[in-house]
Amino acid sequence: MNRVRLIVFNAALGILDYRVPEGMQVEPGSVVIAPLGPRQVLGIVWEPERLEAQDVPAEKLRGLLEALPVPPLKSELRRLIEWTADYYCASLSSVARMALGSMAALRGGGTTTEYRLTGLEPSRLTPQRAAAMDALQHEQASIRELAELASVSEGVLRGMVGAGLLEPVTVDLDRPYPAANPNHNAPALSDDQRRAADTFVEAVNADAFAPFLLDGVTGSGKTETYFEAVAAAIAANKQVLVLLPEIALTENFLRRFEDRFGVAPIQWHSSLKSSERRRAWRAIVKGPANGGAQVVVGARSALFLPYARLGLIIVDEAHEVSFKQDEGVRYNARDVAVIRARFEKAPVILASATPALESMQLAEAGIYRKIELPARFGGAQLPDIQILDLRKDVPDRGRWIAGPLVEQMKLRLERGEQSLLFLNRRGYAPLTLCRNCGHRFQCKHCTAWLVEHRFSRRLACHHCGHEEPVPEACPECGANDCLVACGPGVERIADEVAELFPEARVALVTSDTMNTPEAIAEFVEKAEGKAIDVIVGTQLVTKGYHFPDLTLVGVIDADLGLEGGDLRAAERTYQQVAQVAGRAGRGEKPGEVLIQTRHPEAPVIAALAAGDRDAFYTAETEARRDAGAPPFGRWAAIIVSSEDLAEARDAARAIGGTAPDLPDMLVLGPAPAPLSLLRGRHRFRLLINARRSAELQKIVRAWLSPLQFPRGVRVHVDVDPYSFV
DNA sequence: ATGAAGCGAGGT
DNA sequence: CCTCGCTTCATC
Repeated sequence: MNRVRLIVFNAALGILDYRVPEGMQVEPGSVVIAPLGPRQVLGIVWEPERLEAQDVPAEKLRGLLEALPVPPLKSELRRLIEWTADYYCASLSSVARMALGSMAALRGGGTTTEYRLTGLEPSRLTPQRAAAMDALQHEQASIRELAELASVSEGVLRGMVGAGLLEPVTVDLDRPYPAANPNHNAPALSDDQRRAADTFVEAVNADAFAPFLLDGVTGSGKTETYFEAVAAAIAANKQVLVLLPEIALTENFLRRFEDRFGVAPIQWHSSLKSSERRRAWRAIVKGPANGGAQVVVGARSALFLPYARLGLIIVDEAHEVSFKQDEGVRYNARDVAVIRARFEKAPVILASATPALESMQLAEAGIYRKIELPARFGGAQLPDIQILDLRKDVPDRGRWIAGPLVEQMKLRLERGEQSLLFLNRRGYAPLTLCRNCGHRFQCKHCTAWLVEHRFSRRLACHHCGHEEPVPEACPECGANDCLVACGPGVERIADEVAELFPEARVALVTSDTMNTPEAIAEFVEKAEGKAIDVIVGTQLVTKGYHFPDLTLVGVIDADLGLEGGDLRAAERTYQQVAQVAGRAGRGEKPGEVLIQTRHPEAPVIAALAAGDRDAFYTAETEARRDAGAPPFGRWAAIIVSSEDLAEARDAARAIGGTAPDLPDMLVLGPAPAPLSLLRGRHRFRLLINARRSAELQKIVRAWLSPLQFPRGVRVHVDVDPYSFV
């Protein structure tokens, strides 16, 4: 039979059959190019018995155009793709797409030209040339990168090539990465760490699925511990995937990795340059036994890559909500990582200081093996946590830092120690209005206020990215100088600190100011060198760094997270505050944490104040059980959107009208989504709360598949949603 | 998804 | 009799 079944990369079509032309070799997993109407599409050959397809007679099949020169996707990955599509109600092609890099990566081959110094002495030495000769001693890179390194223009370097000072070198685009050495710099571990590390190493060598929850407070040395498992995998020629929640965090991780293994790991994230992406992908496919990738550090998208031989997965900061993808295929990388480990017959380590309740529950049930790292490595003391009741200690009008916190900050400044103020809100003020007419600045495309950013002097929507300059006059009533900022953002807190302590050196740490690795590195260097007195930041500061002289953490508004109506709001607040509190007193000096709140009696806040983690988990477990929330019940959301309000509403009503009536499932809505307008699309939402016994995905698929919608209507299913907007 | 084909309205 | 804009249709 020369007939094959393909997953074609076209969401609307999905599965099509083709004929394999004479002389072409394909097998399940092969990546091919197929004709589709007048165009060419990418496709992956699949086992025909595993996919439903229309029965097209053999003589009507068109021939495949090309089999691409890459190894076929392994059956372990094919099963993962099927599982993910099935579980998250997504199309196979949209999931399969995540396994492939770029078209360039699939084709491979080719070279580029880099340049290096020849060692010749220049006959004419200009200042620019001298600078370049100096800066580029042992460098070899493209003209553009060398120009960057030497801080000279590309023209200078081209002149040097002409004068024979720089010579071109032909470089293989897919050249291998330098090898990591598992024994490069093995650290001394504490007894607890040693025990945990031995368990992980044993699991790596066992070639069997083994899920672990590595539970240890900030500073307990989780990274050093799982690095031993990484070392074991490298030594055994197996690949390791380390998932990190945000690219902003990788800088610190890369440094620690290089200290331990002598080379940087391979990175995979959305802002890779196309040449880097292509080189990384080809190394991953090749596998360590053939000089390919050993360790890949990446954001969630690294999870679906076609590793040649995956032997260990680590999910660091596994509680982070950013592991949940909220557009396209709405999957949770933390959960899919465990499934991938199961298919690959490999261990997976979920590491966190504040594990998600779902993970805790699985550990309690004995499904995950829990490894605890109790003590703070290096002997630093846990910080003392105090509650600051904002109803009693009311800050002055237009101020947000209460008196006792100001006092403590003053004390740190006198002692030459550092303070950190945490507020998870970017910008200057969350709402701007006109004092004269009351006009509020709202996003044109979303149901959201525009957030003033004084840094860039713009009003920005944090949902769609829309920006406009701050106007001179009110667009509604035309009055001048009438705009008032309502509420605080980090920029405003930084201003307040500058007013309170004019002599203090303040650093503002948000994704707006720390948007390049260089900016982060500069900040870390300054903070470590005591060139900063007060750090003001969003959740970006809650992890990753440790500054020995940081002895005070102030949480500006602990209630912020509790107001959203998100079912995990309490957990998230707990995690964020616990994480930021962990920043205090990591060196020799003990730390102190002040939490500003208007609800000191809320269970989360009380648990934080008491430093009683178990009390929090117990209270939260009961609350979730009562609500039928995960892990005791399941949620799913159906989001209907269209540029046309009536069309979206009608479609949502049609879905609501055919909702199945089942004893173990409750359907709420449709109702306008909290963000009822997002990026110019009107949105309606249905929520499903089901018992664990219900076959949720199967029911939803059977419910939605017979329904037809107008062209402009999009219907998304979000299984196990995190965001309810 | 996305190009091709079909079709009525309006213009030359 | 042609062009424009819109809907419908097929893609293995």
